[in-house]
Amino acid sequence: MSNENQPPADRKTLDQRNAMTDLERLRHSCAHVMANAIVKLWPDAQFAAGPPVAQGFYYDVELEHRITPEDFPAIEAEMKAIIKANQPFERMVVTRDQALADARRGRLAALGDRPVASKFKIGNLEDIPEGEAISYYRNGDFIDLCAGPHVMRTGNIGAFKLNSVASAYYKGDEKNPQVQRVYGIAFKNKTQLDEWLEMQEEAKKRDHRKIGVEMGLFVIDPDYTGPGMPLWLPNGTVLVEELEKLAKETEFAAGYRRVRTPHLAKERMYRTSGHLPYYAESMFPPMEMHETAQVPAPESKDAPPPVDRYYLKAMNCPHHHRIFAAEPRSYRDLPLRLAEYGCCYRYEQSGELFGLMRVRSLNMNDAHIYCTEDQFAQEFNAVNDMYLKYFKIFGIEKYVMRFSTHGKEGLGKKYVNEPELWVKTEEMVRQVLIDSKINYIEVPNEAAFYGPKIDVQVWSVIGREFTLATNQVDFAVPAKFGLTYRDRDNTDKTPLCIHRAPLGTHERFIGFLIEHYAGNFPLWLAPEQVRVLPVTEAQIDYAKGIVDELRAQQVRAEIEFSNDKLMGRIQRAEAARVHHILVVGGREREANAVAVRIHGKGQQGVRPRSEVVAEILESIRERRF
RNA sequence: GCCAGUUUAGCUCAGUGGUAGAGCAACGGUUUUGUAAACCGUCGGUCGUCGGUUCAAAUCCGACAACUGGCUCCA
Repeated sequence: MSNENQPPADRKTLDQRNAMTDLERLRHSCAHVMANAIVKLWPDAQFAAGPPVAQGFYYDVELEHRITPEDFPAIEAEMKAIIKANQPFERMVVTRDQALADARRGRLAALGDRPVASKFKIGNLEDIPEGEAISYYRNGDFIDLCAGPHVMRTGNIGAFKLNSVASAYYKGDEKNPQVQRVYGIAFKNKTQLDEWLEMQEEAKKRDHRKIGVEMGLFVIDPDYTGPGMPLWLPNGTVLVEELEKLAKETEFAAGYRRVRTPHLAKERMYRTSGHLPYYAESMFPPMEMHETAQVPAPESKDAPPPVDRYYLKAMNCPHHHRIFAAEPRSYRDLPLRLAEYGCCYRYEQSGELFGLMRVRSLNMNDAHIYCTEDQFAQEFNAVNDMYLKYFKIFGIEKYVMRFSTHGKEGLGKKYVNEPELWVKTEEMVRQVLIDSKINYIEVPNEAAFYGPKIDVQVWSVIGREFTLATNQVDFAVPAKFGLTYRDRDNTDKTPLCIHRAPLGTHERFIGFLIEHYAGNFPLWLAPEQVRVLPVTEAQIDYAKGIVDELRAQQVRAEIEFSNDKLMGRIQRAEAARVHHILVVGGREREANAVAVRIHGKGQQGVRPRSEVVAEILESIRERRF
């Protein structure tokens, strides 16, 4: 989820605040106006934090009354009155003691003194470091603890709209009380607001869940298959298989070997890897096999019966480690690159599930590269190049590589206790990122437990941020599995392991691609690449000939001749997002030609059949955008 | 998992206590079609599930489930 949507757990510095854009100031001011309106309607409202965010602003409020969208018109009416009054935003610097006294009188984020203290504001005050100025902002009778900055007057807020209400934890901590988070959007003028609303409507049309239904890509069948476990329909399976084909070709060229591993493994696997018991709650509960269990010497009559526990795999790495361990390895074997489109199962919390983007069964574009320290930089670099190659193919321009490093305080708890290895591998990764001039940000204390990682963040059209792919260094788990190779000096050494999944999972990647392309896939990905429409019955044979020719070259081509008029069939083909629509009537048949229409681009004119076929094949082969 | 909202035909949706509706899709027929929807007809629903209130429940109440918006989490 977007960092910008997080409550300010890490307080913004004053410098960061001063760097707020004009629009952020306006939205922050609008949040004050909204709080002002809410407290006017419900005087017992307690406010927590009200920052601007990427998609507007929010204010967290604790209130007996449950705010619903039905309340929005009343709140908006109050807000409009405040904006119309054009009150100045007045900054006042106060001492900590005075601020505390005012908060205890319920005066903060309020219109006057109240019988109950402004409790969240007392909490916020505690977060302000000694020596930093404490300021209020006042408009009319409304005074709020706030570092600002704001617009000059409430009248500067040109146009706004409340969008939704959700719940959130105070300061984002699950242990804190829940508050109601009221979201709104604001702009300088109504035109911009209208444009934004229109864009939201556009974004809704691109939603992968909607397009998934329209195009027959996948279904989720909670009652039979289970929530979060998509069934890929034939059209969606085309996408899956085209991606796998791309991955297999790319990985073959990069020297990977393919492996296949079962979906289940014994408990011992995940005890050894360290995933159990730490990640047990993210895994499906185990299957217990009594029949196969080895019978230990009975300690007592009451001893529980022996049992083998099998888990559905939540990750492929331990399996690949066992493949590494299956044969003695020499330094000459390294780097060893094992790749698999592995199917994993994770028991995500029910509230986390989201279309294809967050699921419980997932197919990962996984691979593990076992290498020496000397080989690391080159291997890591090659992986990054692979990412960039893919982004180019898919036209992914907006992305950020999130480089997560360890935090010292987590050593031995959240992270394996290898302080020197952490520093060393992090430096290696950092150097690769700098050398390859990749757009990256460094985030401390977010690493995996076994090493630093890079997550590729992308944004869906609706503005949601997703981790699309991941690339991790692992200097811990190979040792847990006792993986070694025989080095030049005839000693056994533990390899480093790079986990990488440039295409992420099919589920999330395809979910993303659907929204990225709005369902209008490039020819090589399109579930139906060509549809041939004979104008009358007299051209059916000619049309069939074209379809046969294309299908012989693995092109997904269909013929359609039904009772519908040509207009109707074109409409249907366009609605189905068929990439090439070839209309063939008497004239085309006569000239051995086709009338080309490309989805979304309209008519392309009548062209020789052989030319069009050659062009189609070339576009597919080159995976043109 | 938490807070809130939603759930009516395959899809999109109407239906505020009194006999379940429309468009599209599907199916049958008529039409032989020239670049984003020809015409007629037919089929299709235990109104998410279970329970309650009522003479009577899609409609009111409760529980559960799923989905959605957020939060928390995300190897």
